[in-house]
Amino acid sequence: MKDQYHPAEIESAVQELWSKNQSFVVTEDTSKEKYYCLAMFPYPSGKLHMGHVRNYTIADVISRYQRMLGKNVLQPMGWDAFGLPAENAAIKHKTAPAKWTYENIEYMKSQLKQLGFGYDWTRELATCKPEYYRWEQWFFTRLFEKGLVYKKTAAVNWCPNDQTVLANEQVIDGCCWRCDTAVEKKEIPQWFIKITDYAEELLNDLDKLAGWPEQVRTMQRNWIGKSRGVEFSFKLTQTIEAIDSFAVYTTRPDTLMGVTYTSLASEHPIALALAKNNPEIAAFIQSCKTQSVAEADMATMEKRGIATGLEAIHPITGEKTPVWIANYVLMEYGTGAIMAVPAHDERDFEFANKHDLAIKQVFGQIKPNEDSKFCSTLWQDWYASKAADEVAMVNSEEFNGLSPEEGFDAIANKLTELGCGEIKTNYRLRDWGVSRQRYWGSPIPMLNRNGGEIPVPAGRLPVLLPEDVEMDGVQSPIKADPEWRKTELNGDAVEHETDTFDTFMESSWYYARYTCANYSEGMIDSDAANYWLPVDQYVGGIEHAILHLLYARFFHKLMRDEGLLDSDEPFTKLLCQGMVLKDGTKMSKSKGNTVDPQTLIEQYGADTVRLFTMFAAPPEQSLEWNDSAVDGAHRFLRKLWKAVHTHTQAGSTTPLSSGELEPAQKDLRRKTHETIAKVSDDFGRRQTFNTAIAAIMELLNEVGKNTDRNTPNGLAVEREALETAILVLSPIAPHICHQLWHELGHGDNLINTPWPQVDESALVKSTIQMAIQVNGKLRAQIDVSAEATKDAVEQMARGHENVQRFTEGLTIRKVIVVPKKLVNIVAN
RNA sequence: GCCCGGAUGGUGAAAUUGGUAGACACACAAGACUUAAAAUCUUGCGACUUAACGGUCGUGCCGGUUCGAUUCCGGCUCCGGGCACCA
Repeated sequence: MKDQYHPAEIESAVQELWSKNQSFVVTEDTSKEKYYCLAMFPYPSGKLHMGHVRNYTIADVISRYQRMLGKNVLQPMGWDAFGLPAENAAIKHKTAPAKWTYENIEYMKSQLKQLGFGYDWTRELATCKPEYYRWEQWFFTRLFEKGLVYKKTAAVNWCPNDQTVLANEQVIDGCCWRCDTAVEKKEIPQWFIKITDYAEELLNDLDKLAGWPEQVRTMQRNWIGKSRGVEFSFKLTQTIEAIDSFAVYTTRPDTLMGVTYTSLASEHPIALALAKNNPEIAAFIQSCKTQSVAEADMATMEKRGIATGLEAIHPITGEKTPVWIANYVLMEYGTGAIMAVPAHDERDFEFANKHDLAIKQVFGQIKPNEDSKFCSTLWQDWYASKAADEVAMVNSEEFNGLSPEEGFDAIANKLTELGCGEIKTNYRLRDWGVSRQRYWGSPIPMLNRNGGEIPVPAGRLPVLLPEDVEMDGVQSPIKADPEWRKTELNGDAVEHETDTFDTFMESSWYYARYTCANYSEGMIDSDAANYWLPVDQYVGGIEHAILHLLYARFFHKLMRDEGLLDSDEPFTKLLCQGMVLKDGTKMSKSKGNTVDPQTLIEQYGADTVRLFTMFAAPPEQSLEWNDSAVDGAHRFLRKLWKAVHTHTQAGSTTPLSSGELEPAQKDLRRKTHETIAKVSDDFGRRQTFNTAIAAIMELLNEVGKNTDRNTPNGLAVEREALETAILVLSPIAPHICHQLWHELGHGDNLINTPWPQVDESALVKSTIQMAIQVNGKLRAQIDVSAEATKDAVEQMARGHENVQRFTEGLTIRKVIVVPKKLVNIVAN
């Protein structure tokens, strides 16, 4: 054995061995329990960043641990290869997106191999390859045939100067990132998939996902946003283009008596009709268009409105209330019109004050006192409390005195009786718009014949995206080329759709394709999919908590309903790793603050990089990058190497005879088995790899203190400690552990060695240290026998000199004894 | 603006079910070894106070529950993620 640790030699040799033996290639072996561990696949942006290293190390540690538990572990890897950055890079480097992407994949794949991740590379896929996206196209045509796909107009960011659609990311402060022109909203026809048909199931099945973080389930629940409310209509005092009423949706019908005006979205049909003969309204609607379509921008912009001059009749009081058009009313949610209750809604209150509209309080405290006169801040408190014994309806005629809940039902019933409304369940979730006006994506497999939409017949799929193109920086090459779209169907001239799919389409089913990546007969080989799915452990960034994970859950249900697979949910357990931050913000290429792991790998080796990344913080926490601490991780591996070297120099070992151990030998053995228990729990249940590493460090520190290598048992106990350290560290630092395991005479098969078992008898302690508190403050520590009774412990504590000192002159009121932990003496 | 998180020494963090705050490391300081440096080893390392033993304070801020709160509850501040066309 070499006396120095040389990571570079070890790592390349071990990686070569794994590759030669195809150590991580797996098949559907029904004799073993399966375990499918998946990390979110990377976008091939150029090179790996620390977020990737963190993500893939976590998944690799879990995979290797599960394999040592005896499972048939699938860990695949591939490329989320379509997307906007490829187009920008292609323009910048005067190349084609395909070429740039394939080169990045090649380089990043070599980096993943250098890091020693145990992937089954025979299942590698790239979403930009026709053999992948053809099945997505086929699936879309199936959804079309089932009525789950439709076309409608929807708003996009439009640069009037470049005459092109911009992504939200390409809109900077309301202006085009290329030419700084003010961006406008433009309505264009786009394809949608009816995710709202699955809203209820997507919501209910969140309850089944016990292996998901509660925060992610909460975010998805709120995103789906199921609400119970009332949809009802207001009659206009006059008709406009044959429209004599409009509907609104509210979750708070109990405030209906406080309505003093209504607001329409700027795209509402009444608004559009009025604009034809009213230049001021037309100008206002036009001004609403010069803003981004992003919701965050909508919510933070200045709230503006214009009176229409129309009046709507309150359905219960018959009062005439003014109708406004407001820029903050969303056409996509509810009916595109709202009732306004300025006394009990903050936004309405602000709007009413600005435009001098009436404010009518309809809730009050049940026992108002001097200080609780109606004012602009107190109404919020009263109303928010919503408790039946605190607030009640006022100024509401027949409804006076009702609680909010009673008011909801009473007014909903009244509207139903009047025939102008009904209770309705609404979702915040909107249908999934999958059309993108960009080039580098899967073409949408639809044909247009004189305005009629026809899916591309299955036998003609895939609709190929040409890869050898030149980017002009503005227009998609397949849109710019008048010939590309031309084709025929049954002798008729038809045109291909030139929009491409949202890249979330590809990432919504890749996990299923990995189970049968080379299957050419269809989208999914059901036998393989049903063996491997659902994914047992999914690992990825918290930034995907809503969109990607919701779309993937939706696709899974769509594939189930197509008969492709059996399960209801794709991911049993989910681990959301925190961001890798640098200078307090997300590390990303666009911010230019990435740390390249390559130099660290070259300087220290993959094992050090993996170890450090896992040691720096628990996986779910965000991690502020600071590479000065990498040294410490490397130092630990050198210490481990040296400890094994020292051990092997001390001569050959004989099996342990555990009956006759010295106290120090017993202590080291206890530490060994405590470490197995701790690391097993940290890897399996807690998924806190940082504390597992700390425990292994503690074990090695104990070995470092050992000088007892002259007796057979002394050497045997040390060997057991070192072998344990190597085994339990191996998922994190697999190369050095492979080599050290080999040096200890175990051959080259560490990855298939069973996980070590805890010997309960080694854990037994004869004495336990307990803390003694007086009034909750630590005053002494005592060693007590493990068998000591509560009373005996209390007597020892009371008799301790420090307790006597701190209770002098006081009366002991109470003594709390927490077995094996502490005694608290309460005195005053 | 809305939804979801986070905040503990000089730094990364630990404390798993309300029970000894700071495990394990990094950095730093002192010492040993060395011609010297690196490496390695030993010791110290929350603040204030004390000659020392010790004492007091201390987990973003304000308040509450409890014998006991980093942990639970109410109210804030600041930071991060997401907001449907970045992935």
